[in-house]
Amino acid sequence: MRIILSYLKFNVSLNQQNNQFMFSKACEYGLKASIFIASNSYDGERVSLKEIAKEINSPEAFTAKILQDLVRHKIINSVKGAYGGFEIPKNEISSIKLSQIVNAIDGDSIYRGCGLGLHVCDENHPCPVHDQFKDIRMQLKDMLQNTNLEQLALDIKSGASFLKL
Amino acid sequence: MRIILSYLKFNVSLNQQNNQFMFSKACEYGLKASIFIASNSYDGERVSLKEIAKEINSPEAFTAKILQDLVRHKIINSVKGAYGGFEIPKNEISSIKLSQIVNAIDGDSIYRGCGLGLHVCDENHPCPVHDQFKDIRMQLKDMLQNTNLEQLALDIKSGASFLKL
DNA sequence: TACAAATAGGATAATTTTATCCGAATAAAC
DNA sequence: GTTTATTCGGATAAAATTATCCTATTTGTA
Ligand code: FES
Ligand code: FES
Repeated sequence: MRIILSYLKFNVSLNQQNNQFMFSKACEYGLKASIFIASNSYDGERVSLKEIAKEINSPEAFTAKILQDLVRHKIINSVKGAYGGFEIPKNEISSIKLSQIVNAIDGDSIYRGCGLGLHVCDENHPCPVHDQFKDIRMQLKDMLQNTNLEQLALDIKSGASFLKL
Repeated sequence: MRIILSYLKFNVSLNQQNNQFMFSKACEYGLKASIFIASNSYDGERVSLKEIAKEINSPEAFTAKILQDLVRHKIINSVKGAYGGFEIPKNEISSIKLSQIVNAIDGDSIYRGCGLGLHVCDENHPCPVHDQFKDIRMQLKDMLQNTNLEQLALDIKSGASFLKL
């Protein structure tokens, strides 16, 4: 029996396998929600928490927290009460950058943090992978700072990209 | 009093601010430990858990788990008992890539995962940031697959790079 | 053989992230 | 004004990650 059981023990990893690519789940939901809100605000439509959670396939209550966070950071607007919901002023859609959303939810460690977790990333006291990481981090930073919600919202509207599955 | 307290409530974020750049803490420790082991194995020196944890400034018992994981993945060797410790066969140091370590600890989501957490990253069913992420992920992948422990270990030995602080 | 110095590994605790629940506040419609 | 639909926010729970403790096992040395 001991022998049989040992065969079943194939998952020898410490954790159950980091499933996160770059951002926290909260941040992923925040990004997707923002894109969905933008795509609707583009048509002058306000969307409710329920619609958002359904569209981006996220847990409703958790998504609510994240949206509140974005509202507090003045990235999106909320309207309480019947017929309320979330929206982004049409003329602001194209000026909201992904970096603002990431920053609000995950903070700025993605822009400034050391790839190996040293307390600070410093040219004069680099970690072993500093040079290799610097470029990638910079590219990521540029991308986030130069991608705005309008471009992404249009792709969703046209069916060129998707928010779930 | 209400008013004074409200001023103290400056941290309006959901979480206490994601401090992770790319990898889990476990993975960061694993990478740093591997580099340190390599730099010593280069001189034919075996290092103990205690020395490693001290050098990379990590919690000893947790580091032990991670090292066990790397041993099981045959990335490093361990020797039990007095004068035991961890080592990497000299001739293997230059062939061990960062990607092997990351893969053993964090899995392959960093290479294959969708930036917005869609179930799969798929050209035919892309998320809104698919095109933007693809390049960065590829660059990261190339870097991890092309960087070996020897290069990094030598920088540590020469004092050109650092493992803590 | 006994002892000392290590790693291995199971159990458990602490912390953080993710998720849920519920009542309060708000605003539109009737 | 009452009802209804909705966000807000506090409290709490669940799950995952990070961390600690303790015992067993292994191996070199006296
Ligand atoms: S010091 Fe580690 S990335 Fe710069
Ligand atoms: S589908 Fe999201 S990165 Fe490819």
